[in-house]
Amino acid sequence: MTKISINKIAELAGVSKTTVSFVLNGRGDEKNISQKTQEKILAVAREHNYKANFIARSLSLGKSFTIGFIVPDISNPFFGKIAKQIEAVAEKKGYSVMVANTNEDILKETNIIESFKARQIDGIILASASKNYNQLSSIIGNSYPSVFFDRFLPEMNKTFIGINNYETAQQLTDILIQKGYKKIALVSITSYLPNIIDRINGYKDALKAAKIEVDRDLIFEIEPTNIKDGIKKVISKIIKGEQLASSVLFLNNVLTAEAIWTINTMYPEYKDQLDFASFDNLDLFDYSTPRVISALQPSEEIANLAVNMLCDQIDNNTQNKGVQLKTSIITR
Amino acid sequence: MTKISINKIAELAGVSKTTVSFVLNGRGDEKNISQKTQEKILAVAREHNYKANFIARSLSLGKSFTIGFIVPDISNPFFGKIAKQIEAVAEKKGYSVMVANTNEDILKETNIIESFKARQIDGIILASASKNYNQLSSIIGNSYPSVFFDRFLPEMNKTFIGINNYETAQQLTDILIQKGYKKIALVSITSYLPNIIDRINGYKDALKAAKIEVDRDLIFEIEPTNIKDGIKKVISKIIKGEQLASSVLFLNNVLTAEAIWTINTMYPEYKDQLDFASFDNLDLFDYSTPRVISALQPSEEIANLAVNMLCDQIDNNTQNKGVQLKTSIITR
DNA sequence: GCTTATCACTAAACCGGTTTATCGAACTAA
DNA sequence: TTAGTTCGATAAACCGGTTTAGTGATAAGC
Repeated sequence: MTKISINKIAELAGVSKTTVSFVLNGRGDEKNISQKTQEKILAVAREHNYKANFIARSLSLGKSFTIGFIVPDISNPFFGKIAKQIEAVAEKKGYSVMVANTNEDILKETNIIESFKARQIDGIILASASKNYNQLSSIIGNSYPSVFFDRFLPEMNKTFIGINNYETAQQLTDILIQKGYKKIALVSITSYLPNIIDRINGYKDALKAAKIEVDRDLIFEIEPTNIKDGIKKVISKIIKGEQLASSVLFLNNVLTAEAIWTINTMYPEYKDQLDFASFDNLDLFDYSTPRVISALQPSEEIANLAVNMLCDQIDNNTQNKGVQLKTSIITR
Repeated sequence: MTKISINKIAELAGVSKTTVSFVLNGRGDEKNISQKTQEKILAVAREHNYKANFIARSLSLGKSFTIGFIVPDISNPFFGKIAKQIEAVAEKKGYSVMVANTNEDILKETNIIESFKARQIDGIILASASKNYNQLSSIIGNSYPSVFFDRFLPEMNKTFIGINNYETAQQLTDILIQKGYKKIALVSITSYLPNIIDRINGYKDALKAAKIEVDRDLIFEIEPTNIKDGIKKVISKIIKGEQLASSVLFLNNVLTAEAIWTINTMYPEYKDQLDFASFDNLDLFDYSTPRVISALQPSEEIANLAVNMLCDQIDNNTQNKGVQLKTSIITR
């Protein structure tokens, strides 16, 4: 029952391991190995159900055929859908996918990246929790293939797949304005990241364009590490405030889901007085009250691009710069 | 910028690679390496930011410190939550997690398992799409560490983590009966798997216990590979049938979600006339109409157990048999 | 004074592949 | 006949770690 190696196959077929390696890698003809020998080797390999040891192959080739997928939370369907498609595309290219969750913890993210590099993982696709590119860059290094998505860092000169944050925020805000709302709150995670800033600017500019004054008291920022409590406070402020903001724009789906839950369990009487808009879609938005207008990110496209761009870097050292995809607004 | 290896460190520190290996693995004292030499090696390693090549280590040790997680669909939150927790527990034990989706395709599952074995992945945790244990067993083999969950196969003598299917089905059915329903439909995926059969039996026995005749026309089976169309047909039958079944028990969350969607988009007029019960919880059940009574599986516990039992097998060759966890019913 | 331990360290084999350089034999061309 | 090719195959180095068996020097035991 002991594992069968290329040496054993060579021995059993009465040839050298070099020959076996050539034949099993389909380079038999190219390397002028006779048909008879090739058949012999293939027969022996089949008979013993030989499967090459990928680890040994990786060590020799200096390539692990593995890509890392690092996200704050794989159980968030937004990341789950991307993970699924990434795995599908990667598999077609002969890659496997290693996943890890950062839980928005920068230290954990750092450890994961170092662990992935030590494991000789060929490249990573990540939605980083980091706020500081220099710090992150010192860990990733200049030559390690990496594709960023969802979160963009200032001064980052890495491949990035993003969405039209500014326009989407504008559109979502516009729709709320069209519905007649004058008091539109904004709930964001605390962040100095460009994509969040863009979203905030889109919101502000949409208000300005409609001659609605931007009210600083209606803009809320929540710590990403304690969203539950943050949302509770914000919702209570919005509801109990002197002037109820009866519509709210949330900058990601976690915030929105938590807000819906809070409203339904703590303030059900306000359920029908509110209208929500949100970045990222969730299935539950189809049924929840308050109903949500959401901006769906093209997760399949993100995944396809991410894998292709990463493989480009791995294979050709090509640095593909940024791509900006479009969201689609789902009104309900 | 060329990668730094143990040989380089040895050279730079003026010692042999053996000594370096001992020291960097914390076995310096045990191996009687002088403090001076140890410090020297550590200093050099630190200076060059040396990180051991995990691939080489794996080859040498015959262990990859990687576990495989194979599920039908990682974007299903049920699996997503388990994936998240598995990664968290595995990471603490020094393991990384490779994920793959089968899309309920047995052939794909077979390929994944073989690929994972070739990659020397130390063991797998899987919700198998297979219906035939002999077939699956011939691929996994007798000695490859593996933990099954969610799906159980007849005659399987592998470690399995399941739930109390029979009792849960009984409880869900009972609740519907208590609500006054006499016509309770059952929607299942086609399957001869014990866990599905147990659920069906639980349903039947609950009906019998309440002196309600089991109506074969109210039991529907849907192909797992084409759930969308299947659900459409079933819902139309349930609604248009001579005798409307105004409550339905679904045997997993995919079926339920699809049914809710179908009702809401195609037959919204029936929304309030129906009551659903479902295995597996989903966030959207909190808000959807028809409202759903659901049986939540303890995903963290499943994940914890799965990793621990798998590591048991990897480390000690221990075959832990089956475990049956309890669901918690969420009424709404 | 001789044997035996202990100390500090290392040479070399091994894990299982890939790849380069080379080799003898047969065949071809001049 | 001789030199050059082609054919079929291989020895050996290499990837970067771990581990076994052993080495020389010094200290301890009797």
